[in-house]
Amino acid sequence: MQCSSPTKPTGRREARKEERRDAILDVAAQSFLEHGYAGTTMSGIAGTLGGSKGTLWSYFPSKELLFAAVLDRATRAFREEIEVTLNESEDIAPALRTICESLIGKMSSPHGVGLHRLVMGEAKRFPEMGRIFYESAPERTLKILAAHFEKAMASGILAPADPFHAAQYLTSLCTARSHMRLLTGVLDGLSPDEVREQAHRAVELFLRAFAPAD
Amino acid sequence: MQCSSPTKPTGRREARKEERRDAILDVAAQSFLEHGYAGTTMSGIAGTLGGSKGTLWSYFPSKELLFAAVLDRATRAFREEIEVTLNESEDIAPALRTICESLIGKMSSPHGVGLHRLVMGEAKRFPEMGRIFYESAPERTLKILAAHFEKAMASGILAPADPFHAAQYLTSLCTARSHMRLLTGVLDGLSPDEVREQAHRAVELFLRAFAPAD
DNA sequence: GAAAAATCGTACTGTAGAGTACGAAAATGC
DNA sequence: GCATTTTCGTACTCTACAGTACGATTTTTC
Repeated sequence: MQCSSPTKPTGRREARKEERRDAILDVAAQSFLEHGYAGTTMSGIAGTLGGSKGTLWSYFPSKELLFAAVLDRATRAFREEIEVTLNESEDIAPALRTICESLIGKMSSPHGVGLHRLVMGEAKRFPEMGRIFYESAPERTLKILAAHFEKAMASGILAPADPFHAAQYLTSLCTARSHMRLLTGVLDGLSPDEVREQAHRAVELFLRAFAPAD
Repeated sequence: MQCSSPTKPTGRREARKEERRDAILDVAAQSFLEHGYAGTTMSGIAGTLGGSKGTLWSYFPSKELLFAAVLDRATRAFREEIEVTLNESEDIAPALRTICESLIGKMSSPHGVGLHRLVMGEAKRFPEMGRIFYESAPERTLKILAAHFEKAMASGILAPADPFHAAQYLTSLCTARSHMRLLTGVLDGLSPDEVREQAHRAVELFLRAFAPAD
């Protein structure tokens, strides 16, 4: 009757298994984001871990399932942060700038670039994965923005329009300057100053394009 | 002395070789764009062609070289069309709409989507290729647009700004509504009406954002 | 029609990598 | 300490596919 945790009947082993699973996912994510699906080998992952192949397979019974797990965790990191409080004051510019900075920062990070390349490159082979990624990362951001835009449009701060489309235009303005070059490898990253400047400019153009008629 | 063509010493064989080379590139492009680099097999290409592997290797001595040739031809198709005459009349909207329609049409076509996925997915494995693609397709379009914008800004039709950046913003507005969903496989293509509508909207927003100050 | 070049068919080599098998060695629980 | 679970190390199977070899057949040239 001295069971310390009511949720987990056995204590130490379960914890170690979680740790181990996480360690595997860390190594796997690193490799998938760096080298793509085909360029990643299970043997390589096992080697980097220092463990044996049998152990790896006992956690993830196939490469595809490991890949799915990596993707799930990688997009979770994206979707768990965009919540920024847009209060309904008259001046939405600063709040939008903050959101855009965060967005540009994420998309231009090695992790963001690798994730985009991976998802797009494998969208044909793993159609489910493309949909899951879209819904859990970009669409979520767009919906949050759209909800705020809807209110801003109702109160006349922005010109009336489809708020979801407006969100698409804003995020697109954010990525306009660097996304293509980052994904093709022509650019290697952005400095914090560049991130700030591009966010500032995106918001400026957006507000001008969606300014309410006088 | 009855050599018909002065440029080609032997006539018939050379022509057939060109044809054959093109046929190989057709099949290979189809497969690379559809299944990606790793998903494409040389044996499969030879099989589809109906020819033998020896013949295939006599044209392209390795998979990588075949891939490079496919990429080169695929981007050529892109770069050989964007030249639209933007005359310097006061109203640039119709000309921009034409360009944007063409751009959106290309990027949303199966060919365009496949090419983007391919280049981005393999940018890490073939860094040269990413650069070549960027320079021969998107950058070329941007430069053409930028040249026109520079004049339009000088004559006061557009607000003064960095013309290259302006071109990036316009193309980004063009792709804002569909590019992400197309690349992730959530969307499967655009109807001509959608292409037209998105081009129209992109130009409208662009001109509002870059309208000269009164 | 004969020589030369290209193509075909097919069998082969070599390698890489996914997934399996299994006994030995730790770690964990009680 | 003893049983159980997990991990390790290593060797193995199987399959896919890039690239080679080569003699037989067709096509082109003159």
